[in-house]
Amino acid sequence: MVKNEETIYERIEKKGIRLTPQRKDIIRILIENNHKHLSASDIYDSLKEENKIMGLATVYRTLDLLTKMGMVMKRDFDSELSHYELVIDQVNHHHLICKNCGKVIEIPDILPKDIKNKLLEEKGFKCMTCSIKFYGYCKECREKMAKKNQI
Amino acid sequence: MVKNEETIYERIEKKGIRLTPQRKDIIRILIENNHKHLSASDIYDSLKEENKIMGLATVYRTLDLLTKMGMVMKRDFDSELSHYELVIDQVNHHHLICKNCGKVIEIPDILPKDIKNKLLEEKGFKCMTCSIKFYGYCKECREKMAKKNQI
DNA sequence: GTACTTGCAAACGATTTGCACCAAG
DNA sequence: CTTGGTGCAAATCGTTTGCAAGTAC
Repeated sequence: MVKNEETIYERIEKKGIRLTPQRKDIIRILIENNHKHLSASDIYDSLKEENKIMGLATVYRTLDLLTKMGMVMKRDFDSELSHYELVIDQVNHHHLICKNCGKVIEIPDILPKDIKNKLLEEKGFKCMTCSIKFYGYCKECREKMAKKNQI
Repeated sequence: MVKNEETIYERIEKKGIRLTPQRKDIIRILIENNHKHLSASDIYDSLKEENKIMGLATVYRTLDLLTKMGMVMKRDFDSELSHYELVIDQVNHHHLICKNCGKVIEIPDILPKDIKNKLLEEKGFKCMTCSIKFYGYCKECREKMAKKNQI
């Protein structure tokens, strides 16, 4: 965790970008919630609970900055707002999205390695990253539904 | 094409939903642009060019209706607005998205069949549909970039 | 005729932006 | 000091909604 923070700080400083307390706080919240998917206002609210009030615009600007630096990934699930997650030291992974309760579950990368090569050979497309979303029903919802005789 | 339209009309009528000229026009545009990904205002503009002015709200309401009926799929690529495509008579497919020019290329489904079964066994997650987005660089952009010595 | 649809304009809500002030380096 | 960052409020823009008028059935 501390390691992560230092890595991120170094990468920011290396680019000559200022390390303000707001940015540190946002990065800390992201690290504390690693493997969750926070929206800008989730982060804003978390900080407000710690009495660290800052402008929502600052949260957006910082997330934007980190995304452009490749340290944060913006995810669009089905909700109206975007969610963000750290990608530092993270292996690529995908998401199961429950169509009933909206829960998002992470799963490890399961894509055969040769697929990317095939894309390059057959389509001339050089794939850098890839995102898979599986839409369906999670265990809990399926059990609830089974009881109610739905689906 | 006509076959498609009839199928869609039948399915709409079967549900007791009214077949208005606006809805027919929107469905026609979707069919004519099968395998493209249109935004609500793309459809609105196409119809305006034919002098078929309708409210943009009607386009959104119709797309919403068709999506809920499972005949249209809403896709969120990286742009700010949503894109829609017909799914009637369509095999599942995925998308290559060029990070440089924004072009979206369709590719056939390439996911091994056993992956869904694994998800069910291991996570209890029943997958209904799945969407894969490959982000990278298309042939044309890579050639342009090679000339400019980028990447 | 009646319930569902439309068009319009207003409302909404997430995100962005302009600008005066402030602080990191 | 100087440049870039913040906070605030206003602007933006895709999408949704309320409502009166219209129309498919």
